[in-house]
Amino acid sequence: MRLGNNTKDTLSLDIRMKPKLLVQNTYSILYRHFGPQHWWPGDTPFEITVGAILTQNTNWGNVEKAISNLKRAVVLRPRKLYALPEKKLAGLIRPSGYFNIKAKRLRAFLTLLCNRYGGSLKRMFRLPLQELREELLSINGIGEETADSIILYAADKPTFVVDAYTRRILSRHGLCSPDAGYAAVKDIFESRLKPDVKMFNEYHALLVRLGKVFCRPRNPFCAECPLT
DNA sequence: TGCCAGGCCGGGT
DNA sequence: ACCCGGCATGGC
Repeated sequence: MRLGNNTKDTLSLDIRMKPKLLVQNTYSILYRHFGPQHWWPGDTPFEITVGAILTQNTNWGNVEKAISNLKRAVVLRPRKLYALPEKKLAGLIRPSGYFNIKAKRLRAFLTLLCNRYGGSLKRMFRLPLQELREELLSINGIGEETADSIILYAADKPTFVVDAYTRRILSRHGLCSPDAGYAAVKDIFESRLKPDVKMFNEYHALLVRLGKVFCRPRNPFCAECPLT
């Protein structure tokens, strides 16, 4: 399959290729090309969860600075973080951008975690996948991608994470319509792959890696892309 | 220099 | 049910 040399996201899907094979081939192509990505960058489930909220529409490098601040202040634990006044918290996570709204979002999450699960992620993650997802989505500031990131990378449960890169890559390669919603794109993967935490982990990380190198918004066509 | 980064929410049509 | 503005820092 080739990516056309145009600036639109309107490419014809080769109907001779079965979608199941496309999704699975894409994974092996990316894995062969880039190798394992070792995601999520973060030492503990709690650090991963905090990172998932802080990285919303934000460069990961900035998130690292914010997390580094939290570590230096020795507050990267549920009760300690919850004990921080919102203004203090906002100051520490300043480098991650949107620090005021993210401080609120972190506190919204911590409020639920501490009040309903005694500040124990382990307890919260005992919920079955779908219930955990609903629980996370009920928190103001946690949307579908953040919820799925927490479920996959912190709770180690098999949900597929869809992000801007995933959409852009699939759309440009004619695997989904440009205006496909989150659930539709998620389903493209989940309906064709056996649920597997390790593989879902690697697949999403590989799509992000591919996106950073070959699928920027302003560079719609790149002959070096391993998928073309 | 401007553009972009691993979104999400709330208010207005 | 969509559409859009707001939120903000730091790196290239």
